Amino acid sequence: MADAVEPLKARRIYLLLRERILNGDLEPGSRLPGELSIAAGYGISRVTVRRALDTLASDGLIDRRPGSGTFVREGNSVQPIVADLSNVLSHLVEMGRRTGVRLLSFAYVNPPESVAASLGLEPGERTQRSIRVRLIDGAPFSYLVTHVPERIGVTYSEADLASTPLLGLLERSGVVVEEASQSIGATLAGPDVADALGLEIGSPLLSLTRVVWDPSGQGVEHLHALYRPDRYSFHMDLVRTGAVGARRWNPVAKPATAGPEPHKRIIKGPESPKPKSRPVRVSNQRRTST
Amino acid sequence: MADAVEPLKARRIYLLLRERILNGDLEPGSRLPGELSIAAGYGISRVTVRRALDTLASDGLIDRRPGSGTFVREGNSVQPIVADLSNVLSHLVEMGRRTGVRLLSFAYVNPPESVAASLGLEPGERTQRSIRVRLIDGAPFSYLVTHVPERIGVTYSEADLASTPLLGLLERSGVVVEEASQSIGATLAGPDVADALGLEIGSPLLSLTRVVWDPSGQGVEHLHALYRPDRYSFHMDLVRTGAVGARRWNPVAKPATAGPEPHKRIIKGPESPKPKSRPVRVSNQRRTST
DNA sequence: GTTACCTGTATACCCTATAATACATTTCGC
DNA sequence: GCGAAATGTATTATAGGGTATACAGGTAAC
Repeated sequence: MADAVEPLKARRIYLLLRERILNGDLEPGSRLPGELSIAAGYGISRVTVRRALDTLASDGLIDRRPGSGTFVREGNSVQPIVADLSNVLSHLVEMGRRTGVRLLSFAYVNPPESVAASLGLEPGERTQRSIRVRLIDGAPFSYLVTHVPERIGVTYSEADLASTPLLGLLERSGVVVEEASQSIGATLAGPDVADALGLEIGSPLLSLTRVVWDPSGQGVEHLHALYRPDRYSFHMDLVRTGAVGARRWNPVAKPATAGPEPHKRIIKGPESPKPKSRPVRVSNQRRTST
Repeated sequence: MADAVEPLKARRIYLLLRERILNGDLEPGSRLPGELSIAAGYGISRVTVRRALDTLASDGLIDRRPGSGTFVREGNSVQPIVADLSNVLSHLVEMGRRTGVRLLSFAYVNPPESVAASLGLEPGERTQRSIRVRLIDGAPFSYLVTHVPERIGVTYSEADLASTPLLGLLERSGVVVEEASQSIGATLAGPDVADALGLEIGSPLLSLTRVVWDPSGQGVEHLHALYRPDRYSFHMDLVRTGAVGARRWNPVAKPATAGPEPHKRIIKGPESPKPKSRPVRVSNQRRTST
C-alpha cells in the first residue's frame, strides 16, 4: 500500500503517529495538532510532516479536511489478541479463530551461553533449536525461538514440531513439566524477525523469555518469544492482598476448567478501543482463558 | 557521548545492534559478522554499517581489531531491574537503591474516552491526571500517566503525590482497593516520553495499562505506564496445573511477607547475563519481591 | 609463505530528502 | 463578513546521507 521506499525522517514520524492511532492513544474522531505544530513538536519541517500524513491518509487512518484539520478516522484501532499470562492459546481456537504455525528452522546447535546457563546444561551439551512463527487467521503474530536439550529433543520429529505445541511433545515424551520462570520486556525488530512478522525493521516488539524445569530442577525448555504488540498482549487480573503497610497485588488464580465464554471485560487504555458499557466486575463473570 | 546528530539509517543499525549487545543476544566476546555481511544483511552499504559501528565503538560496546574482526566487549549487558508482576517497588528500597519521583504534570482534565469508559465514569465526569517519572539511582526508568476520578483526586494534594505512591494515597483517603486488571504491551517512545526517560525517539518501551476498582466495581485509578526495557522488566514464576489435556500455567502466589533476601534466580535469556552456577529450583528459595 | 578475510582509509558522485518560502483555498468562530 | 487557522500546492536551494569503488594494512588459518 504505502510507497515502496520513503524518506526516513518522514517514516519515523509516520510510524510514531500510526502507533498512537492504532492503539487508541489518538482518539478516533479527534483532531490532530496542525501540521505546523507537529513539525515544531518534532523539530522538523512541515513538508516532512506532510509526507508522513500522506502515508497515513493512504493507509486510511486519517481524514484530512482542508481548512478544518486532520482527523483520526473511526474504527481503526485494532484489538490485539489478549493472552492470559499463562500464555495459552487454546481459547483462541475455542473462539473459532484459525491458528497456524510455520517452522522456519530446526537444527541441533551449540546454544548461546546464556541459554546453556539457564537450562543448567553441561559444558558442550548441545540443544535442539527451533524457530517458529505463529499465525492467527493467516497473520503472523509471534516469533518463537526455543532451545531444548538434545537428549530430549530427539524424542520427537521436525514434523511433530510443525504441528504440535512443544510442551505437548515434551509431556508426550514423558518429561514432567512443572515449573517455569519468565520475564517480559520489549525490543526492536531486526531484519529477520521483521521479515517473518511482516513488520518494518525497528518496530516495537513484546519479548518473553521463559525457562521451563522438570521437577528435578533440570531445564527442559528455553523459550524466547517476540510478539507483535498490535496483535498480541498479555493480560492479568490482580487482587490486593496482605496486611496494611505491606499490601501488594497478587494474580488471580484462574480455574483450570475452561468455558466457551468469551472475554467480556477487556482492559482499556490508550491501547484499545472503548466499550460503551460500564465495566463489569471480574467476579461477576467467569474468565475463559485456558 | 555519541555525536550530536547522526545519519538516520546508520543510527537505526546502531540502535538495533546496541539492543542486541546490551541484552546479551550478541554474546560478550563473540565476533560480529563482517562489515560486508552486515551491510548485505540489512541491505545497506558498508560505509553506513561502519558509521554505526563507529558509534558503538565510541560507546565502548565493541572492540574492533583490524584484520581480525569486530568483537563484543565483555561486561556490558546491563541487568534490568526485575519487577515482580505485582509491580511493587519496595524491594528496591530494601536492596538499598535510591528511588525518586519527578512530578511532571498535575491537572484536572476531561479524560480520554477510553479512560472514562474503563473507569466507568459518568459522561462529562472529570479526572485528575498526573504524569510522573520514576527514578532509580537517579536514572529514570518509568513514565506514569494516571487518571483518578476527580472526587477521589481532591482528597490529596500535588505535594502528596510527589512524595507518596498513589495507591497509598488512595487507601489513606479511605478508598478500598481490591481488584485490578492490567495488560502489558510494547510501544515506541514519542518525543515527550523519550525526553523524560532519556531515550531517543523511536526507542522500544514496555507498556502497562492497569485499571483499579474498589469493591463496588467503581474504577478508582487508571494507570498507563511506560518502562525502559533496559532498566525494567517483569518477571513471574509459574507452575503447571490442571488435568492432562487441559494443562496450563498458573502464577505462583507469593507470600505477602518480605524478607531481605535478594533475587537469586534470574531468568536468563537473550536478555540477561549468564550466571555460572546451575540454577536453583524456585522452591529452594524464598523469593523476595514484595 | 600464501591466501582469504577482515578492518582502516580515502575519494568522488549522486540525488533526494529536507528545509524554506510563498500563496491559494477551505472551514469555522465571532 | 471577517479573520484566524487549517490544509493544498508549488518552487527553489542546499546539505549531507548514502553509495560505489579502490586500495592499504593487519590477522589467522593452512
